[in-house]
Amino acid sequence: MAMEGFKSAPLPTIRRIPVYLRVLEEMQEEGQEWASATDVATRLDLKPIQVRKDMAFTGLAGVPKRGFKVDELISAIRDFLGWDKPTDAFLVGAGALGSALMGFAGFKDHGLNIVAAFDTASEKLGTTIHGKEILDLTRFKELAQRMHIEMGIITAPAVSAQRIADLMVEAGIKGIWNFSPVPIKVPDDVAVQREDLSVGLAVLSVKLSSLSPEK
Amino acid sequence: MAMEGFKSAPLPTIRRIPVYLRVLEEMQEEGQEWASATDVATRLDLKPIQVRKDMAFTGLAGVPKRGFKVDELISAIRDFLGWDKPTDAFLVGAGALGSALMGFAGFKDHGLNIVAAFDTASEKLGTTIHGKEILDLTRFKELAQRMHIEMGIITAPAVSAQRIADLMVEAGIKGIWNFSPVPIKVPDDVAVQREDLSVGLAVLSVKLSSLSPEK
DNA sequence: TAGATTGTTAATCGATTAACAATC
DNA sequence: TAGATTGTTAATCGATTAACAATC
Repeated sequence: MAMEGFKSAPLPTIRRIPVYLRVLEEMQEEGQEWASATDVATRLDLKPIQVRKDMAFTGLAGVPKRGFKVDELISAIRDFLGWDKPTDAFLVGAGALGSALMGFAGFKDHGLNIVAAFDTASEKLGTTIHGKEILDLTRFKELAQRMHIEMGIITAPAVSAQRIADLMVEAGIKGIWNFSPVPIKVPDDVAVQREDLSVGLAVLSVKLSSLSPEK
Repeated sequence: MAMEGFKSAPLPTIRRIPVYLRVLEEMQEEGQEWASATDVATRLDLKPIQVRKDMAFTGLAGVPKRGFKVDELISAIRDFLGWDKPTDAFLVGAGALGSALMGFAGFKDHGLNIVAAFDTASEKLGTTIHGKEILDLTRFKELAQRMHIEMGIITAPAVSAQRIADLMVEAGIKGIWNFSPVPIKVPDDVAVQREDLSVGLAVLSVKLSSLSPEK
């Protein structure tokens, strides 16, 4: 039935939506029943029209003069993001960053379940981080296929990132969260999200130098 | 002398430039003397015109038919980003993520020098991470002012993020790299860069669910 | 009811892409 | 020289913002 009119949300919208979710959860804790786009916008220093347009992508209809029921909007956003159903992930690279990610309690609320970590350093193998075992990378493919793992997280050094990405693709993984600083190449049917710290640092550096005109 | 024509680079350009830098350093290691926008674009699957436009913001003039001297372009980019001169930073929140950041060797090449970490947990105080001392948060302001620290890094839990940001502003810090999941409010003359993992995860989640139409 | 907020259509703004003359 | 690449001006595209009728 006429799907051709459907337009997926623009990237900037998708990036703002988890921020709205956080604000709404805050309002929920405060015991608020209703939230308007204006309320959310005020808390985030955004324009109401932008929040309103963004929220339309969740598919939830608001009520004129009142806004949205907080509970319903939270559910609609979680559904929109796919955070309502759990996704199992394998992490590769059990270094400091990998360990930190494995310890994030917040991922559970985002449907992300890091099942195990993989590494090549023999002294790490068999030990656990936050209750999850560190396994030999050679077992990755077999286990990922058997457990139907959908998501892979790369927290390994730059030099091995592409090799690990290839392994993940081979193992049938459909989404890669890449914390290594190099862009990886994957087939079109695999989604990649780069999380390159140097990008954020670059933005901050430029902002900083434009604030304090050079001496 | 007519500065009014100067236009600062758009945010998407700033975000791509550190990626170009990495590619150029790769080419430098390979011993290449010249790099054209086309060369860089090819390695990153981007359009040459976009790379060319972006590079114009570094202020370096290219040579028709040959491109840019790799060494000069690297210098121009590092200068553009302010990565050629070191910036001292204080980090607050010596947990797993804070420790991971303190261990990143790569920050040195980006002009970032994390001088010390601060926390409130008494058992951590006095210990060191990667050779840097963990100090009591009560000493933050005094030390930041005395050492003229420009940048602050927040790797503390959401609940304390705003309080820490306020402290940083009070201590004269001009740029805040915020790894906590809450947006913080600061005066206009302070730059903030948010590094919220849930944003990246949201983008990946949506990509993933649009790739694999729901069962 | 009156007024605030929704959903939608139109206008604006800014970034990307195209076109092309200049040039080593 | 011929041809590839630069720098720049113009066209296109997409996101943001404005305007406004519908509505509880």
